[in-house]
Amino acid sequence: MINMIQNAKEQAASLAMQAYAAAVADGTLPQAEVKSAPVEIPKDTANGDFTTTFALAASKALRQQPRAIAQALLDHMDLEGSYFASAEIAGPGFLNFRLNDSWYADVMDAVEREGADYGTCDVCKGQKIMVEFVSANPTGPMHMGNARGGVLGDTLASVLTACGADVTREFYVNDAGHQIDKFAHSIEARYLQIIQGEDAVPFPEDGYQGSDIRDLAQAYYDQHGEELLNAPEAERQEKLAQFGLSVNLPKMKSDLERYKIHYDNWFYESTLHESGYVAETVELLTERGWTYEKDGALWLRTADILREHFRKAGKKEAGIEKLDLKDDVLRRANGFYTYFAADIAYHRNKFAVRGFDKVINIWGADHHGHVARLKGALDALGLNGSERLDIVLMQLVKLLRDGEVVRMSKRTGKAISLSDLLDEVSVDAARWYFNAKPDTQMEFDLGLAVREDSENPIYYVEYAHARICSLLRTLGEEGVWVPRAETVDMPLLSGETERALTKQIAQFSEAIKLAARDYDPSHINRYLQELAGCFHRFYTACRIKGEEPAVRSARLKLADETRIVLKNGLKLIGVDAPEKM
RNA sequence: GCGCCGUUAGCUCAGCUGGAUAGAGCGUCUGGCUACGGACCAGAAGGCCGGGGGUUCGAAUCCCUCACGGCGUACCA
Repeated sequence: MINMIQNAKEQAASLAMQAYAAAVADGTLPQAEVKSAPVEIPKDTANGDFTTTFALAASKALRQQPRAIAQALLDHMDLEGSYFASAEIAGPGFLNFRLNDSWYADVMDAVEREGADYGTCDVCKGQKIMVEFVSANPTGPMHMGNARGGVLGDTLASVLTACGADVTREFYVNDAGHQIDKFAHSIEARYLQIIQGEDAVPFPEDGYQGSDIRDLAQAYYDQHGEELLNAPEAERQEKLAQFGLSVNLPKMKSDLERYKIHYDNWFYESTLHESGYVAETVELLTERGWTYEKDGALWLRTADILREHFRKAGKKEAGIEKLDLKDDVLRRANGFYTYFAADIAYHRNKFAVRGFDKVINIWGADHHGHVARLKGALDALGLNGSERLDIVLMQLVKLLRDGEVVRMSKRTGKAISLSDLLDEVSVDAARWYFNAKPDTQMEFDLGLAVREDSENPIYYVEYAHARICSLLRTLGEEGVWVPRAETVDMPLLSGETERALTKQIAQFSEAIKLAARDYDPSHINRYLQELAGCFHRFYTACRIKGEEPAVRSARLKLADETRIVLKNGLKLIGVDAPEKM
């Protein structure tokens, strides 16, 4: 929970504000509306460890030159007892602060005290959040989009947990509706073809062509023979579909477990239909006046809902007209509910029944047309979907091998599935690579991911961890152990690389918060790469073994704390922290 | 047509919601251990931040517009 970056920023801001108040008191600066002093970390440490742009930002309100304001602040500032050794004016009017040893000592203390919990915070404390991700169609194998979504959802859930949220990971199983019928018809055709011959039974035009469907039919035939040949069509299809799901779902679970993804809950769409919850939800929309009947179907007035939404958001009327908004069918003329109706019911369940404060869905970008409609429908139900439902759209993955686009698996001749991927690259490499910013189209190079050299950033990070573990082993054999933080003499760690490393260690919590704020867990990858870089530079510049005891202890402590943070960070993204490589 | 996402170094990408000379990694070139793991480190070259306008002390970042790429616009899911 200790965040030394935040502590220093708050202190710098408060020093600046106090100095401003003092300058106003003695008439050096005029009184004006100044809410707070913005504090940033300069890119170049030559400009200090922290800086405030107070003078630049307040220049207009105070009607004075930024540098003059900065000078007045400096004249009225007392650094005694603070984390800062010095403050100075630079550039157009920045006020730059430099940290002293007490801050570095407090960082070291925080890591020691918090250990495996170091980096966590409570910005999401008290929030009950669901992350729903992958939710792949159970009619076939999972694909590359699922591979990316799996990592994003799982890591985002970890990140939110680290921010104090009560997080549930959920997989929505689409075991009802049209695609299940298609699934049933497809297996049925293959099953009958086994018995009656390929030519005797036509395969449905829109059926699933994959060999996995043939395998399912064959497996059923092997176990149960021809028993369904003369069964009523409906019963035959029902049994074959259930059989298919009973094979596919455990396979999905085991593939995901292999990928180090574990769900708290698997939610079946069929339960929403069976319990009448879909019908009830549609009825509720009707009661609220959001539906009408046309051509035998029941429609949701999506266009009106969204028009209202955009008006509230301040969009211009002409702009709304151009959107060409359309209504959606909830119940078809044949009496069946659409996927959309079930989805509304499902999300109503998340909020109204299970009481989540926030729901995050990870979706492929090809579903983006669905986002506004679903949120709008929840708004129409009075559930405030606009604000409580967040949808992370991830762009699609282009698979490469050594720079060449690959579409098919060499082994199966089919689109490469998640399990094909994991046969080819390590789980850690896949997790590392797919943990990328969701909204950019990404390229995943199979050749690169398996290379064990410097082109592969995962090794850079893991190597840092292994190096430290090796160091601890070597020194342990000599009877040298990691000291307590309070015994470390901080001035011994005042070299450039030691301080850079300590500052990077202090940044961990900030990286987690950014990842949570942006719904972009790739902040953790970049953080770890930078941390590993800081460590490698420190390690090259500073010897540990063989140095005099006080120096050796201080440096060993710093190395060990780096190890802890690397381990915590890698755990967050589901990658191993190896002790040897 | 309309809408969503994107465009930053040769390649893959950052850029902390407007700050100082736009940064990493890889690739290229040049250097560095008789010592704790050289899967490392140091240095160099490489950029009208897609184009053009605007907002202000200050723009890769915010607004408008155009171009290019991806995706969507179902009584599919």
